Amino acid sequence: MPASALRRPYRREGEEKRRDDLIAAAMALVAEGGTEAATVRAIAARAGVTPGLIRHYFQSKEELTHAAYRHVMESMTQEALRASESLPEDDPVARLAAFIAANFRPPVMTPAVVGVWASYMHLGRNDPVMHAIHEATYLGYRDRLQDLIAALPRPADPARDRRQAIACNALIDGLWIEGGSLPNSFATGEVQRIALDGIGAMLGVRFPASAYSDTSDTSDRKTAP
Amino acid sequence: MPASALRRPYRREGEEKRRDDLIAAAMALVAEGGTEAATVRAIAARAGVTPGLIRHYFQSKEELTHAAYRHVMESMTQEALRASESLPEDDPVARLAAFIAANFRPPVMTPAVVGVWASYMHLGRNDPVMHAIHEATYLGYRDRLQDLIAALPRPADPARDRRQAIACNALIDGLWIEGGSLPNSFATGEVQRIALDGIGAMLGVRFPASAYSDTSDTSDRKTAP
DNA sequence: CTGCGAATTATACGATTGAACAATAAATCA
DNA sequence: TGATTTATTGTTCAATCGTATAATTCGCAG
Repeated sequence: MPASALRRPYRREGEEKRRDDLIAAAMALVAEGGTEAATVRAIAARAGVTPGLIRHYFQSKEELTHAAYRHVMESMTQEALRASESLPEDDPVARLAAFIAANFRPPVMTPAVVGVWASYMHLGRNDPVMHAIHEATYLGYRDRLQDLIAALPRPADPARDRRQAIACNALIDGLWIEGGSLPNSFATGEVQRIALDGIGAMLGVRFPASAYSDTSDTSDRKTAP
Repeated sequence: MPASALRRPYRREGEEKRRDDLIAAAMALVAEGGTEAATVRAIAARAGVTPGLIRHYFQSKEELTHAAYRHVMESMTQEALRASESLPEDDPVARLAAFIAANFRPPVMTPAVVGVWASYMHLGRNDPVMHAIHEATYLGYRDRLQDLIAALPRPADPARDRRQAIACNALIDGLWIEGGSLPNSFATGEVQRIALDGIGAMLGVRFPASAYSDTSDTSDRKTAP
């Protein structure tokens, strides 16, 4: 046969960019159609490459999945942390409020992100690596929350702080899941208000009114090129 | 060829029993290995039949999945409701406490049940029927919880009750998820205690000590044959 | 400008999936 | 008992999955 003659032209890219592109493509597909939509072929098409390339950068599809899951979970914790650290260190109540509120607006609470979380979570039941990532990111988030709680102006009591951190974390998780998966069942800002009221009651703290109206979204920040 | 000669012997069963068996088999497989383990062939093998029979009772595998999901969700609400209704109607605090506590012991809070929930939940993102089941069972559970909250001895305030029901439901969900998926991260009874303390603080109610020690498990109740 | 290594494409393979369908045996009823 | 219904089996099919691998082409060193 006279040979196919046509072969898709391509550009060589740095390893880091290709890995990031593939992770982003996998996340986008999972957000849209769940884990079963993130096939090797679909990921490659979304990233603008051919399926074979995935195995050039990841030993298996499983490895790419692990990288994507880790990325999703860590970026949520970092987003909340960044919000809290934007406030003065000598106002622990405001810092805690900012940390909480950040979980209930984009880019953290969106149907897409909640969908990705739910899709990946069920993989943790059989895949030990996924389970370890879940455990590490969960405990990491909770430890940050416990630090903020421990910084409140009141007598120290580590055991109480631990229990309260678990409770606050659970309340945030539950509200985040339902607010993200049933967005039409709640008014704008309602979930955020319920979270602040509930945590305020559990901790015996009254958050300032400014914490309730904060709807700033930092998701369009550009990172240095 | 001289014909296979051997054909597996079988018994005819009632439609109801066969449907229940297939649903139970699907749930067991999902609990063990996630949705991807619940293939038509595996479900049939677990139920003791051959794959073709599934399509005799369910128009598609999807229909069987819907039935199984609905069953899991509704049975959890009913288990909590049964616990609350076992107490006198004139003690709304105790009834609420029993409802809450029931969520944090078997048969509701087990790694298997949480795994089934997580596995099925991610299907709701693309499947409208699964989403509708999620929404209906979530709102149904929350309404029961709101009824118990509204029955507390205090001035009526439906808007407040709604917000508190959402918060309490979220706290229960979050604790149930983490307690079921990371059982080794919590001491026995710790999650239940944290839930009662947290909800008590949010509602301004003090639950009796008896609510904390209740670890009765009604899962081995036999239903009438 | 030329050759070489590596990034990328293209194709193929074996396994598994949900579904479809004809064959058969168990139960029912006359 | 004998005929009939239908619950159940066994097999096949097309589609799709992750993976493997050979064939190419890009980009850089000399």
